[in-house]
Amino acid sequence: MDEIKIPKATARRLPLYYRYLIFLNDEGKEKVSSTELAEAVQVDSASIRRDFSYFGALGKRGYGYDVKNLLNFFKKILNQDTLTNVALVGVGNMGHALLNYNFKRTNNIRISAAFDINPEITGTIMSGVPVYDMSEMKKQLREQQITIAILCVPQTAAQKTANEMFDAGIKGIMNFTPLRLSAPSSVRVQNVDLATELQTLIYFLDSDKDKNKK
Amino acid sequence: MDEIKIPKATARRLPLYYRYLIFLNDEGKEKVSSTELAEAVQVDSASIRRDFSYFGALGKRGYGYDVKNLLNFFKKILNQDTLTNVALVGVGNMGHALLNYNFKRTNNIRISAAFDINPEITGTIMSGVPVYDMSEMKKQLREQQITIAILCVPQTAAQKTANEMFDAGIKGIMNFTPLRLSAPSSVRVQNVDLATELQTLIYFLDSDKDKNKK
DNA sequence: TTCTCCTAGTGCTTATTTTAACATAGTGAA
DNA sequence: TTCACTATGTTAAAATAAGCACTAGGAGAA
Repeated sequence: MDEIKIPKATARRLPLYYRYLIFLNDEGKEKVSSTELAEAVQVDSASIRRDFSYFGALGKRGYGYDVKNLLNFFKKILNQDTLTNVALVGVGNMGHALLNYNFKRTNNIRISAAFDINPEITGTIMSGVPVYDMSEMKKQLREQQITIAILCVPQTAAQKTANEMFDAGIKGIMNFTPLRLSAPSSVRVQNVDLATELQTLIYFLDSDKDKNKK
Repeated sequence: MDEIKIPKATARRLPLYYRYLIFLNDEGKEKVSSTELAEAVQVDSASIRRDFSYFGALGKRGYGYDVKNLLNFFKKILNQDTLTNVALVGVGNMGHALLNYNFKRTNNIRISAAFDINPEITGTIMSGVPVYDMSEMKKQLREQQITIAILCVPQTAAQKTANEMFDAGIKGIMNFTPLRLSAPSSVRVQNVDLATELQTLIYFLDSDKDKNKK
């Protein structure tokens, strides 16, 4: 294995770079400097150069980075050359919003199956995505070989549902429930905790305010 | 100013602790140890003790932390003793989902005004929240003294809308658009970038896979 | 072709965060 | 009251991340 280990912080920024490169390419821009990128994605230019350097010498000194080259490079790195199918588990308010969220546009991701227990929507197609009853989840996930899922069920059902998902071979979960799932070590869980983030924002604002008061 | 500076990483975990303390309190638990907490919120127990220690000695050696005490303490720290009103700007799919997202349940946060340009919904009340036309935003935000907003407009309108918000006195934005807003330094922007997070998850999964292959 | 300028790549420094380890103080039982 | 335990608070160390500042090397003009 000759791959260099990419720091987590870097990995988290890659999609950001990728998205902006798509934009630049669409605009017809041919080259871009780390400084320009820095401004757009709001990451220090040195950090950007460092991030890129983990993958080798991608740019040209005195010139910058070739947009098309870089774009294609990251496309491969980020597995954007193949469509990734993900499942949506729980089609409530948030789930519904995500069904309409166009992941495919800039990211090559598609929600290809949804699951819920509500008989009013199971069996239907919502926003182009078939909604199955939860009882079919394991079967469908396996058949469609889906390994990534977005979890949007109520907190009370979260762990139980997650367990079924692990059983069905799910390897990555984007968890919208406030519960910290217990999961096998082979499974990655990415928590999206909106209430917490809003709370944190409020906390920072209040501490900013205190600072000014003193 | 005798306050100690709280590290950002700590601040981001506070709402997590708070939420779990509410749960423990509801369960009737009287004490909790850092180890127990660690398991529930999936943060190393030493980190938890360290986090707490920034606020002084909150626990008792050989005993743990008193749930009620700790809960009340964090309630104040996190400004949970007063209701925080926030605005929702852009009532599309995501905005609509957030209107129904119960921030108030565990966090003392309420969306008290929403704004959109769609004449079909402006002037109505959705999920208990009045929806105003965008042209009234500045006026309403000022009158209602709202300083925090959730931005859910299309990317193309994001910066322009944000500028109006700054103008209206907004100090914190939870930004659901993929655009990195340029904002005055006095304003905090918290980016919630779902496509990026999903992308990152996929990247990590693929690199996990590579690891096993070798 | 030459020379100036620009910007990538990188060694090193600093800041931040996490983790380990332990002395200590207080608990709770006898 | 004593004593064994338990879990905090904290010191020190390690790991991770960010950023400065310089070198080198190609770009592009003259």
